[in-house]
Amino acid sequence: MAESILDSLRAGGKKLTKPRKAILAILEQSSLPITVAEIADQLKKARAAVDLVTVYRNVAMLQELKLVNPVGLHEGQMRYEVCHGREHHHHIQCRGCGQIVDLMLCPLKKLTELVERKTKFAIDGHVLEFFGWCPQCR
Amino acid sequence: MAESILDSLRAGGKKLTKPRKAILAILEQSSLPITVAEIADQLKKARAAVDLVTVYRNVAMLQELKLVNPVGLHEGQMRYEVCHGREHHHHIQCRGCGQIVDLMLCPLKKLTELVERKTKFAIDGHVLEFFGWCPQCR
DNA sequence: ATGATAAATGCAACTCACTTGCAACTTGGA
DNA sequence: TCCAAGTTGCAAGTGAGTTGCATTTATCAT
Ligand SMILES: [Mn+2]
Ligand SMILES: [Mn+2]
Ligand SMILES: [Zn+2]
Ligand SMILES: [Zn+2]
Repeated sequence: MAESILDSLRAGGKKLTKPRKAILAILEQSSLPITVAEIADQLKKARAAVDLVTVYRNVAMLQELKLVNPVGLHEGQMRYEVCHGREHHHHIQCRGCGQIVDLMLCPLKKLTELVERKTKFAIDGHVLEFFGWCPQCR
Repeated sequence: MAESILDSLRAGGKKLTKPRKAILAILEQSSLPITVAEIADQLKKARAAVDLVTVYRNVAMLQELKLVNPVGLHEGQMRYEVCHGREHHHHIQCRGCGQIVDLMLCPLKKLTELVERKTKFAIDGHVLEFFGWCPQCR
């Protein structure tokens, strides 16, 4: 069976503080990538307000442990989503309303090998995001 | 024959000022995407110093006219490259030295159609960038 | 050529995402 | 229970990018 996020944190010598658990809970509940500011807002609504800088430090740490992934959608701020225990996938975002939809697919396995052969790079990541207009904003 | 960038600017009612022409010259000479700061640096070296804000305003305008494309490589700042008259393509960047290499390919035509069918979005753009380690940094 | 007008520029001040320094406060293990 | 390491919050800092505004410049009609 798979190691849980809390197990990974313990394995990484991290402490399970109250703010940290609250941040993690929000990330795990979110099915789409969210911003640091949105995490802080949700914490405030849940009367568990945590300083913004603590959210920043926690998502940075979670990235280092490869438990969350950054998703850059050219909005000025980054979004983050849990990757631990979830399928690798991509997103599409509406240029009108900003809506984000998960695309549970990745066509890049074969292409990655081709690019490695061509460039001699050792590829360890890629970003693939689509942009367009959703049915409502069309 | 294709319309030149200067033609597009005139068609867009833009003036051909000295700073603007200098910025355009640097963008057109650059085969890889460059940052606003790098453009300003090159201008300074060429003794044609132009205010940073003027460079920002010009790349924004060139984006609106679809003459340059933004390339977001998660470095904190955006890069821009001329797209007018050039093939659509993607990039790979080394996580060690930051080196960027053009990948003159795009595997996304068919996938775009599939995603449009699945999501009902009208897709008008995508980003695809690879990250990894170049032979020297391996 | 000249002058009118609209656009573009440069400077300074500003915003916003994100980072850093540091003292005070948890956490988890001895 | 005590302690050291890790974490937190606050305040201040950084750096990319934006905005307001007075001045300058390009273009075009005369
Ligand atoms: Mn997702
Ligand atoms: Mn390129
Ligand atoms: Zn929409
Ligand atoms: Zn390298």
